[in-house]
Amino acid sequence: MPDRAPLELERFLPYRLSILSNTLSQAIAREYERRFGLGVTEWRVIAVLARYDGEGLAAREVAERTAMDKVAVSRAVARLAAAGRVIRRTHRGDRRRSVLRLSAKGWAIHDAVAPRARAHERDLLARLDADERAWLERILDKLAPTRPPVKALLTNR
Amino acid sequence: MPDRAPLELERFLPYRLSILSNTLSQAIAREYERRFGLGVTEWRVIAVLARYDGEGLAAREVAERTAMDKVAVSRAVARLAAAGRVIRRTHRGDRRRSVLRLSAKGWAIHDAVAPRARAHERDLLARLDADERAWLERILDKLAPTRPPVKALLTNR
DNA sequence: ACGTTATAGTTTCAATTGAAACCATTGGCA
DNA sequence: TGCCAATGGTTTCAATTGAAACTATAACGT
Repeated sequence: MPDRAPLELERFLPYRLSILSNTLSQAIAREYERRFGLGVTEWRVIAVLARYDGEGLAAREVAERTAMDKVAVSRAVARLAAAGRVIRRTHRGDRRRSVLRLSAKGWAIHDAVAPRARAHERDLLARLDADERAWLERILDKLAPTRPPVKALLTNR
Repeated sequence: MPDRAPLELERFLPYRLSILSNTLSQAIAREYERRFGLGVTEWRVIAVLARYDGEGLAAREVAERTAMDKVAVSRAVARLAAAGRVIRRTHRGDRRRSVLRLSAKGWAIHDAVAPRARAHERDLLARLDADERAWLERILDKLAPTRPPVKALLTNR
């Protein structure tokens, strides 16, 4: 006997999350898209480079921290480098690796975009009360465990 | 003074949701992708057609209920129709509109996929306790309000 | 009834993306 | 030392997607 109980898409968790997620991402993306011609992937690269500045990350590490694959990272970095937003050097000691850093331009973009992104997040969370925020945090941790925030940064440079 | 407090991507809500959402969607999608050569968009179309069967939906209505744009719907429907999975007629009284219905083949796919989708959802929710599930429900309602489930279905056919 | 505007859906063309192949370099090990 | 496998990253080619233009039909206002 076939399962004809129809799937109610709008109550289906993965679907709802997908809608929510796209809505949010797009809302923020539109801003930096328009102002800086920056795609989501590029913004993510900038964000992690800003976060781990000083070290100079390899593309592979950027990939890990952004949940993008290496091809996407390669392309994003290429665009960013072409625009003078990141500086790409070669790792000495391992000439396969790149060493990526934000340029002043890159930092400027970060400094302009980061607060807006945070503001968006704030606005979103403002729709929840304190309890709800706490539970959301907890639930997300269970559903999408955050990977440990990087160990051996010391081995790079 | 620039906002150099780095944006911690992995704690950033929109980012986390995006990761979570992609992980989930992909996990389910891989199954019907492999077994039926079905993309997410096509599956969504099938799901809403199944849900509102009997009425025969117009493409525009499918679009509304799947959060896809009309181009995406058009393409998904084209593929589905070509594969004999949906039947596309013309609305009498308004010959611009299409009237879409699942064929037997389409139903077969729905009946095979729907339970697996639900199982995935169950597995996911099983990682939460009852409290957490209730809060999640509530939080999602606040963040991504479900649109009212269709009024004037009577005007179609 | 007639012209204008709006709606439903499709098509086209360019940009984006994904998968696989590819190049360069390094690490392991016989 | 000299291979061979593994790693970091880029490129290529096809498939997917998005934006805008397009076709057909219907609705509206005069």
